[in-house]
Amino acid sequence: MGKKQVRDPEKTKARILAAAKAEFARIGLGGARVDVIAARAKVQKRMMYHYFGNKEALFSYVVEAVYADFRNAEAELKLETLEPVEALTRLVTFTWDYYLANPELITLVNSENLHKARHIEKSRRLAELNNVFVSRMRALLDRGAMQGIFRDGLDEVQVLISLAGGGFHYLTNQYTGEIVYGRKLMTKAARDQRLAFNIDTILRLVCTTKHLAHMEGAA
Amino acid sequence: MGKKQVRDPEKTKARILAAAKAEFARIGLGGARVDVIAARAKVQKRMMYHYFGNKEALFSYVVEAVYADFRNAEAELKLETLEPVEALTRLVTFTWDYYLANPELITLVNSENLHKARHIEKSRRLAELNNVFVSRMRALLDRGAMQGIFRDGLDEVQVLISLAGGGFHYLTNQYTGEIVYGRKLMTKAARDQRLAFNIDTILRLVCTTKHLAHMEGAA
DNA sequence: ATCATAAATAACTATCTGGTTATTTCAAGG
DNA sequence: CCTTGAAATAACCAGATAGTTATTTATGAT
Repeated sequence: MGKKQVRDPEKTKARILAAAKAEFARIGLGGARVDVIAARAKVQKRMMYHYFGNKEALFSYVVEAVYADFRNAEAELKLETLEPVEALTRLVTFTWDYYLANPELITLVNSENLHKARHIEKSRRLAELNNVFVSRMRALLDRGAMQGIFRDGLDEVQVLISLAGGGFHYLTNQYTGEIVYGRKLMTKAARDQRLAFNIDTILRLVCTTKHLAHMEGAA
Repeated sequence: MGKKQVRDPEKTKARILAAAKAEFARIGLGGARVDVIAARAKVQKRMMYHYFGNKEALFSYVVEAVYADFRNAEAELKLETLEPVEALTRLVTFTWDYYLANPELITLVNSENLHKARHIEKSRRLAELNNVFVSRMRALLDRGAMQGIFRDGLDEVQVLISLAGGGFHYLTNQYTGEIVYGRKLMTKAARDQRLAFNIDTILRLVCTTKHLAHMEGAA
């Protein structure tokens, strides 16, 4: 009376990964249970060990995949084709929208940091993706500076951290944030307001005062 | 041959709390083990149940205490007595230094957010501390605006989130950050650089362009 | 001194948990 | 067909884990 055994290794692996991503994101590496992941994937627990080795290796796989997806999506933006201010606005907006659409990214990255990034530290694939990503921001800042729109001497890493942080921090701390600030933070209005604020913050940060005054005059 | 039993309930409670704070911060609520906390506190596990009830209640207690300590330290700053720009600089610096000196605050807040803040949501004590804290920023922004130094219409909550996030995000994501950005983030030089950048970011955010130009001219 | 009470200790348990062993079933190539 | 290796299933296990029960001991008030 049992279900007929149908073999589909790709689908089985994908189901395990999807379930693992959801569970690890929901409750962290330490809180997640292998049995729950297997049940959620509707797969025998043994298959997880068959395909991924153990719980931590599965976690590594999930984190790397989620991270790589993020950087790959970002690379599609083609910021080189836009004017500097427009490109930066677009990147802040993309980053924010991506976090909203992929909340697992945030809790998984947090979990990985709690574990001192030991699951991704050896990944060649991520090293390459990240290198490209930092270089793109360097190029964008140089281009803006050349046009006299952006300030000289900006550190691309600092800008990237602040750009990500403006969205990331708001979302990761949304629950304590609602208590601390006594305000709903995830309504449509609140989300839109935060994005606008983040864009404004980053532009004020990178643009020359001269260009800022010019933009204010035009508005 | 056993140690003579000496009674000191306050010290016992304090030892349990210190051990719990360290363990919960190190590995999260889900990853922490009651046995490890007891061993670390050099206390019978039974005493934890005696004084705190259960693991989650202990976690609640730890999070609330850590949070309250932070807000109380902040309240000592007496920002009202400083000029607006100086007050803001001081707050950014204080926040950064506090995070550096109390790294458990960061991982505990992250853990609490993973659990949707359910351990602190009913705390009257925190509600009051936070209310005061938000009001103080409102007053500071108003004072700066009155003097024509700060922009009008700034949302104090957005400013506070960005102010905290500039430091918090950098530190919480330091491990993945070092991989992503291919750079050491926690050397003395890197930490100083980040603080300076955060101060600059916040001032550019809140000051009028006129005042910014004036500051640049003076520098 | 002694008594009541809270503090501390020690040993225990039911359940959970990551991982394994043993076995069966499918499906593709010869 | 039929062989063979991978895919899937099922049952199991040793150690871990949160929480308890039962008992002893120090201390402060009487």
